[in-house]
Amino acid sequence: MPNMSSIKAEQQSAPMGGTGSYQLPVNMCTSSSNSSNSSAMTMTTTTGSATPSRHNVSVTNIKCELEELPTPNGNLVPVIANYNHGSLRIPLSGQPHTAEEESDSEAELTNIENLKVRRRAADKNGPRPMSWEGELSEPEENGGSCGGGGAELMETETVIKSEVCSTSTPIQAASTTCPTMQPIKTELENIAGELQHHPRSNAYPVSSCNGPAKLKLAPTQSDPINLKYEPPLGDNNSPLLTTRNKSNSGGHLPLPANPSPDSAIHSVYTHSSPSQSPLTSRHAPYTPSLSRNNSDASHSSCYSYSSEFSPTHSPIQARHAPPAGSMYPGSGSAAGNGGAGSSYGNGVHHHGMLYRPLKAEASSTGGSSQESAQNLSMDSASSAMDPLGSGSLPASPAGISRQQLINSPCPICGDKISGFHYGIFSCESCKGFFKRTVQNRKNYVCVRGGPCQVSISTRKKCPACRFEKCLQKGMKLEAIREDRTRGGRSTYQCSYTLPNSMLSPLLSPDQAVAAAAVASVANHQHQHQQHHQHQHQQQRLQQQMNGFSGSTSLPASPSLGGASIKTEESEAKTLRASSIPTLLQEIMEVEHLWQYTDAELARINQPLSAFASGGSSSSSSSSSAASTAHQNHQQQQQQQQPHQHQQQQLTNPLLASAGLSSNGENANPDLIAHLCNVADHRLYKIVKWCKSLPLFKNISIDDQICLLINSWCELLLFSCCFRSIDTPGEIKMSQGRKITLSQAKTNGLQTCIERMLNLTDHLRRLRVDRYEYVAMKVIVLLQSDTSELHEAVKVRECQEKALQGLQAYTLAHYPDTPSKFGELLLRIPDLQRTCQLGKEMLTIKTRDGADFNLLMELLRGEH
DNA sequence: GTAGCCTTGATC
DNA sequence: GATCAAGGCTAC
Repeated sequence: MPNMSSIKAEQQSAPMGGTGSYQLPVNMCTSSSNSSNSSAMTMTTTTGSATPSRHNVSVTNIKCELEELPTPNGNLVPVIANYNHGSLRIPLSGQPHTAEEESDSEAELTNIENLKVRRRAADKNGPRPMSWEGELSEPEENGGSCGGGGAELMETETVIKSEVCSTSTPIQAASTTCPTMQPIKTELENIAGELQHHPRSNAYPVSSCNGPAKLKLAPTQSDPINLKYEPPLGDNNSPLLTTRNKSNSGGHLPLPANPSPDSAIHSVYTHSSPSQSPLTSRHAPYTPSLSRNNSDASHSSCYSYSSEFSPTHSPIQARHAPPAGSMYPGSGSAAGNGGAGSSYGNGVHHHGMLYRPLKAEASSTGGSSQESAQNLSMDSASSAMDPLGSGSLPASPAGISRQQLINSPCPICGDKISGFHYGIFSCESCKGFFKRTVQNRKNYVCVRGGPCQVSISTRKKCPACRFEKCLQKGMKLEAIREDRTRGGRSTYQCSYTLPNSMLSPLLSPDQAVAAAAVASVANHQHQHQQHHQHQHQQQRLQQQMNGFSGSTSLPASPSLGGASIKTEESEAKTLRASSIPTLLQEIMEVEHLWQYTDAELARINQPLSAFASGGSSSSSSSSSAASTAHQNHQQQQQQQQPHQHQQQQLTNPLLASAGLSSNGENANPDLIAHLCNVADHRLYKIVKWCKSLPLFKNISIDDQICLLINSWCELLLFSCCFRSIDTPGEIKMSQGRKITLSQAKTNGLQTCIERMLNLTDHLRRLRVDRYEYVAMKVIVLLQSDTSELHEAVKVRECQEKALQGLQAYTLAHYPDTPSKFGELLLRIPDLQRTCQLGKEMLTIKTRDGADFNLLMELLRGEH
């Protein structure tokens, strides 16, 4: 590694954390020298708890000055009057940062780098929609034509790291100069790139073969994702598996088609396929490499600049994606999410449902008022091409002809519509504006800080608000072509919303109102139907994979199913008009991204079923030799591993908190790796969730990374605790599995489970509802030691908004418990302490078999 | 930077 | 060949 020495030197000279500050790079450096070096890991873990001063974790960046304000019912309510200039810091158990630990960092880095390189080399033919560096275009991956290959990958990584280090701010430098920080840093840059909805995966033109040059043009923070990559079909294409197989098991985990572990983002988009989330699927059922930024909102509120840290986060469309169905046989139906999500490639549903003319809808519903459908989905390539026009699409929504639509004003500026551009009918100028903004990575900021009027006469005045409106009205970032290919029909999966501003002039007020309702009902029904279809498909698939029938049906998890997601979405919309702060509504609307859909659960848990059912049933859908070898390896390892160790792993609260766990009796050691992988997926889900958060999107990429690293565990555990509110004395995992305190005692997890139960008790006592829950998650996410942040003020402001939103909500909805807001905040320190325990436990328990994945990196980074 | 017009090319 | 939604060009 050419830059290793310099990195090391920088690391040694970098600030080392200071007191009481969670210093990411330092933490990373404290990790053990080698993933297989259990003693080192133990040491760091043990020492970690020895000196609490080291790991003071910022509970909140804000200073909460309480004042009393009158509530509507006359009560005086303590409220946070001032969030600024203070930091409530709760000392947590931490560990010292010793020189000995640092001495191992280079070795660990080398190990990690080797792992990464091996993984990439192994993944050359695997799915890499997004790489760690995210810079590799398809030609680069192909290697042959562009002279790529492992060496180039390594070189690429080096270049990127070099840039990262050289461009870091002092604070950032601390995080980038630590060698062991690099992998996670790089990954998280990708994550953050995802978070930023970066519009481009490659420096364009991607079709060229100037790999290295392009890589240099596209730093890690800008182009983390390779959108053009289209993974091969059907194979076990998980680089992680590849790595694990090589380094650990020597066989294949019976995981489903798996995302690249060196691509958190990929995981997000495969296991959390857009098709499986209402909002995302709104745009794309599943189009590999296209739908990264489908739910993006603008970062246009950022300062205006042409940035590699694109605010637009255009997924710059990679064209000609293969049918999703071929990728994930079961993913296409996307149970009940967003309508457009399913069946891409299998034609299960189409316009007839989501895109039907309102007259048809009316006839089906029998209500004349229900003659419109606001949400128009185009979920096939052809349909995306032909909105409202002749051909495959329905003639029109609500019986509105294409000509009518074109004659209506542009929903963005009111100018004359020239056609269907980037997902909506818009004028030529807005089309061009959107294209320029995305392609040129403009990052506009509204000087007024608010939504400016966008009209023909004013549209030039505030590009930030204009762009925001473009997105708001439904323009799709993914419609911007990554490779700038001209001509042809677009293949991005477009499901767009016909704005009210367009519907209204064309429909009577009643119709316009009914349109939304009908669309909602139609979507709901449709998604419900899809949900069942998908469940059936998944069940069948799982039976096939497991080689037996029965008892493989998916868990009826109301909190995880697609139908419930839709319900949640509808619920959020219904409540929008109520007193729920807008911010909370927006947060709630992306909450579904946090949750697993049935499809995701089926994919992720399928290996669990396989594990639990023993080697004979652990084969994947294919009866390949690899699977057989893997089974043998499983059985072999089963005999080698202590049962107790397995049990402890299986019930690890951190894994449990990921909402995914297993307490199967026949688990084998590979299950641990699988669970870690599963936890990875959960982390990827968090990334997906984060990126759609209204507040988080406006934070710089480095700060996003920092915040994520700082809060991932808290988010997981908090989610788990909230999930367990209705089961006193038990911590609820996925699929209805639970851990009681007594069970935890047998596993040595008593302390952590006890704390979780305690926290859950508080949540129950406080009757924390879902809005409070999601708000608290955001608050937890947005808290970090200010010294780590580049734009601490901005982060603090974002947190303030979340706090204010939560406060306003609790005041409005629970006026009789005015202290609720404060009490909710007081749970955060508990949460953080619990997390510290969970991390330590997981680190200890996985040190022997710890494989290289995001979870392990995160853990290493903190221990 | 904007926006109108042109070219391109996949799809029907 | 028609359509049309992409990107490109260029005058402003």
